[in-house]
Amino acid sequence: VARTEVPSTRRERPARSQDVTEGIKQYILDNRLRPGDLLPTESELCASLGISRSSVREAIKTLDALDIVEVRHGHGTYVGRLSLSALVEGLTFRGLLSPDDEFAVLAELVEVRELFERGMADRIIGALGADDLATLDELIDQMASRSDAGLEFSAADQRFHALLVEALHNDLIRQLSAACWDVYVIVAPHLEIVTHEDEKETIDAHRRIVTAAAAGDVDAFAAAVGEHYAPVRRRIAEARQSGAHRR
Amino acid sequence: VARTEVPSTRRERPARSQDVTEGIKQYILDNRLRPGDLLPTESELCASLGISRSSVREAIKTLDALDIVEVRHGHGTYVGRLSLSALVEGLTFRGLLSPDDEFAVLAELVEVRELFERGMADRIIGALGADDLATLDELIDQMASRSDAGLEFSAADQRFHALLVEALHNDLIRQLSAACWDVYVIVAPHLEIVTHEDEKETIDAHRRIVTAAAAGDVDAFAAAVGEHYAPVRRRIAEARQSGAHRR
DNA sequence: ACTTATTTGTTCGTATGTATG
DNA sequence: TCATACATACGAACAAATAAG
Repeated sequence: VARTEVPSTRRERPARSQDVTEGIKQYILDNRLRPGDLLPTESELCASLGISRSSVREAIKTLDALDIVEVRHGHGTYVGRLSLSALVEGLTFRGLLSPDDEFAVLAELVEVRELFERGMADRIIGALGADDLATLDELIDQMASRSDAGLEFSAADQRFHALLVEALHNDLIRQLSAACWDVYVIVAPHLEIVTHEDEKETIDAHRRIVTAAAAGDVDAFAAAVGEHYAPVRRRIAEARQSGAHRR
Repeated sequence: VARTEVPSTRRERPARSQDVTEGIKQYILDNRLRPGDLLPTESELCASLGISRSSVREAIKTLDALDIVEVRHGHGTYVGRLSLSALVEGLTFRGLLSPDDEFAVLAELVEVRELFERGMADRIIGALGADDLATLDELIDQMASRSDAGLEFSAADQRFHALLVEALHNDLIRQLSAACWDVYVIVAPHLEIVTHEDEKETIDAHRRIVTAAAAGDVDAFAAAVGEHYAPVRRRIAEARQSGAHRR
């Protein structure tokens, strides 16, 4: 006996899970929606796509993980900011899980950040204005004073490097660099890596970076960036040697 | 009247959606699972986390999007490969959506790939062995013969650059570079960007790259890489100028 | 302060599709 | 062919958050 043959509207397929996420993405594209714009309600999407609410919700969960949509409870679903939050989550988990050598992940993160600044030395120098240099100097002063007071200065440090990378006007590099920083900050503590001991060396390197930038000396800039990351690389290498961490 | 105060087992919280994904991630970490390892069934996770099936499924969908888990229908849920597939999906969508200037996204992708090779010239040259150089030469020959036959050679091109980046032994850079390539291949056709016209120029640049690498000439290598990406940058700039695309 | 409507969050029950043996 | 285990999908109901009157 032919069982439950749908009479008229012959649907090709019951709309697989992937098709649903694709459908929602297509809706956003077709309607030229922008980050922050409101999407139809879940019920409307059910009707529109011809599937159950559970399936719609699962698809939304997928898109939410990619920051393609953003859900606000009791409010609605919006187009997401399209950030690299998924990259941060993925890399963070990889860092926490990493089988053989957790420190390799950290070393790679640092290497990428260094590359963004060292490999783009000429472009960064060319793009930095007098006001930028002044801001960078201020940030270094903040670091120095906080260091003297025995405080951390990671916030100013982060701002410093963000400013360098922002000068490139490459949003992808900016976000990738920020993501590497974010992941490092989350993973490093788990491996008992401490970096605020070579504070003086770090701050001096920052000063040399700004000096080289002000002088327009590309090679000196690149060298200073390399020296800046040296202590971090050293700590990671030391920790990798000594081994024992396993929380 | 106090309504529905749970009597005895005072649960701190009813386990929010985010806590569920966190719980599953924690399970993987606690049990030292590796990519490919089998996770408990959905039912078991329900019982273990004290929540319903739907919630577990939504959490799994989130983790699946990040490639932290991988679901095989009728088979089970496994620890994922922790690839950067989420980055590819996110960037691709960003490229397709990009509000003002879709070409800016492409230009940024290319800039990152170029940076990986140009900014790491010394490291790449130092790491390339004689066998690597031979393989690179073979790939160029493939490109040339396919070009003469009027065929595309993107596959050999991709292998060529993958080989360069692999020499760095930095898995993060390798995957980021591959991700940029993947996104470009998906997004570029939508914007009617064609790059297989300056084929001769491209292939010549590849030869100069290998020659410089064989000679150990860092500057020449970096210059050749720059020249290699020049036609791509030019096409994107042209398309950006002329504007009209909007499919 | 209270109510109501809207929308997402969560749960349960049931049926279906898929792979293994 | 049958049975089992698992993921997939659906629908209805209720809970919780938010906004507006």
